[in-house]
Amino acid sequence: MKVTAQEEYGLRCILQLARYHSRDPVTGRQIAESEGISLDYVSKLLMILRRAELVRSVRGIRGGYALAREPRSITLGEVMRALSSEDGVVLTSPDAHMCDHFSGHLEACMHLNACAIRPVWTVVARYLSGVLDHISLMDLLQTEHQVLEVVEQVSQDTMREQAMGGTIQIGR
Amino acid sequence: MKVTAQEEYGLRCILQLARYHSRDPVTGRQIAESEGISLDYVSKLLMILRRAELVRSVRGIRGGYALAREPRSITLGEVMRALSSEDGVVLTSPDAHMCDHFSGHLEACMHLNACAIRPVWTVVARYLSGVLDHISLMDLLQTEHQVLEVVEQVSQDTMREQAMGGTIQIGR
DNA sequence: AGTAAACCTGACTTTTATGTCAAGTATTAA
DNA sequence: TTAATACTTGACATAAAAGTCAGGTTTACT
Repeated sequence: MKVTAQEEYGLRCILQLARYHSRDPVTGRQIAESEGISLDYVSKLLMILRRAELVRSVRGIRGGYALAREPRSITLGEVMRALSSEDGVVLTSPDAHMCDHFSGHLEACMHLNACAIRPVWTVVARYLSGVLDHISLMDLLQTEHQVLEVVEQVSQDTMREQAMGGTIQIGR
Repeated sequence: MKVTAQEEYGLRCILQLARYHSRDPVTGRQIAESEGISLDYVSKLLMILRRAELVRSVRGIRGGYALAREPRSITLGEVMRALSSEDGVVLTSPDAHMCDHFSGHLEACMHLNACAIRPVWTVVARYLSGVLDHISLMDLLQTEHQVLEVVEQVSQDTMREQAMGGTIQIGR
């Protein structure tokens, strides 16, 4: 249960775009150099994000990549979901249960075991979605300390919201 | 960012042992049949758990596998960590940062980007550890509904604890 | 038009995770 | 002691993820 390479590097790439938003498009080469990964890999990752309509690209000389929307309106949750190959067991919506993914050779998780595990991931996934969907790319453009404060705030708001079982307007 | 097959199936195997704890050791064959996976795979998974000293094995004709400790004293966190191949970026302690794992071809995460992401996983990992370390195998031997209640309770206690920055005795 | 910069794309290679196989060792019971 | 059961182990085969390559298309500038 860990963050995949695609998620990590893809997130870094789109963060570069967020950083230089409202200027000229950023070239793949620039991103590759500042992140220390190959241009080809950057292309692949940004293609995934482009198909998810989070990034737009401009071809030709003077071209490059840019965010499709404002950094404030793109959430970390959206980005992570776009970069996750399949519907993850943890990352996605609480409706997607792991029983759908890992059923062994049996028909379904009829035995109690699998169903005992399910609620654990249900709660964890709900928390994760709650947190990641309330952190925008803009939030991540600050110092490490400031980001930490935002995330902790969001984390607590998320828990409070879920404890009450309702939808609360998160203010910060 | 999802639960791996090894984590999922390994957890199921050890849960079978928890279910039949204080009886005769459970054979690999029994587990394989009830979980719908091959005996060889069960052997491999239980070997991992045995080396982590969570499971003990008895060889010979009346042999099988059993928990090394009481179901109450083995936490989900321990099990997941044992089944995670490496030190995961999310699952492990908050000290392990993803910068150690994904640094591209650069020396370290000198650029602001990576360090902007770090606190997100720090908070998530802290939450996850808090939750998983307070759920025992015994907790998972109940009905789905009961497990859900336990997990939600633990989740909220964990958040409260972390919001206060201290260590609270979790009571239930 | 020509050229250079830059994105596009699918196929390919490499690495890692998954799962299987086979040969072995230990234990019990007849 | 022999046979049957069951765990042990490392090597192997397969599948998925990660990352690279090569050839293509688009655009701006001269």
